Amino acid sequence: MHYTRDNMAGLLRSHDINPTHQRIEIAHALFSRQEHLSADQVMAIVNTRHSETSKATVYNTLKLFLEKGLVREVIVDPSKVFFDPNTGPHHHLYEVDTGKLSDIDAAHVQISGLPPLPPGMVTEGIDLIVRVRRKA
Amino acid sequence: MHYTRDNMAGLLRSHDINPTHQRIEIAHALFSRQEHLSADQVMAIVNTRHSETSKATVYNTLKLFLEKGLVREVIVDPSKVFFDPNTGPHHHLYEVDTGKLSDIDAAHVQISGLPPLPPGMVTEGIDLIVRVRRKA
DNA sequence: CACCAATCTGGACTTTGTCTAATTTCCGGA
DNA sequence: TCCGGAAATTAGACAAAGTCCAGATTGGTG
Ligand SMILES: [Mn+2]
Ligand SMILES: [Mn+2]
Ligand SMILES: [Zn+2]
Ligand SMILES: [Zn+2]
Repeated sequence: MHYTRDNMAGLLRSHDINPTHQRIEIAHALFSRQEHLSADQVMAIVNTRHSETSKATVYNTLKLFLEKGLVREVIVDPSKVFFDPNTGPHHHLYEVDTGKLSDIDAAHVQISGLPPLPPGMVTEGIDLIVRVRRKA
Repeated sequence: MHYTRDNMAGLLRSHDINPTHQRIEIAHALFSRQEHLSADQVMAIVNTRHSETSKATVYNTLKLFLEKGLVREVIVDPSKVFFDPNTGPHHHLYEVDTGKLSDIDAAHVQISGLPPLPPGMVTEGIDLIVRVRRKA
């Protein structure tokens, strides 16, 4: 699957998001790379050629994408949030030295024996993060 | 098990940490409560009666405790790190609305089917976070 | 007491993220 | 085409978490 700028408009519309120029650029940054990006990285990518998207818009847009379920948030690094264009069920492998973050398909992973939830609560998600480090 | 200030000195020594007044207070804040505390919360607790520990010392000390394996870091909230006096194997339940964080004993939880690690890497830890929300 | 190393401190600084009031863009109706 | 208003974008001020550093304090040893 190729993610072109032209595709983006449809993708945004299908998630009930009005496709503006900035939103298309931000979606394109995420989906064409299929990588985990921080707001800062999105900002840098979108403004490489010439500055055209403000910091406020980058943050607003990423939050909008999140609310609309177009992207997912990954919290592994205490200093910044990563945004993940992959919303399918998957887990993460985090290389603590380098900060590199990669996906682990949830299909083959099984988690069992979790205690029952407190009453009146529903699971919003289960995050599994494997933290790895280069062998000493 | 009761965690008194007097106990703390021994606990610190057993982790190769020179027990100073500030370090004892900070350890006591964490261990007497057995709760997940942010740096800010530790700061507030330690300085309730009268200000006696600086922000720099709180951060330095928590980092030292972390390095020495006396506490563990829990990253669930993008805005702040929590410090966990429980270093035994366990997972976390996070109530996203309230920010309440509680432990899930790892004894009965089983995680299987994880892919092999990239060569030359070792697992530093596996964090499992169950994010829950009050039912709509 | 004098010395030295370890520790602690205030406060400046950085980074990530939020907020707001003003401007720009977009679109539908006259 | 022109107009009015809603939606979106913007610059920049602001806030909060965390880092850093140079100087002061502490506590033990000779
Ligand atoms: Mn462009
Ligand atoms: Mn005290
Ligand atoms: Zn991912
Ligand atoms: Zn815990």
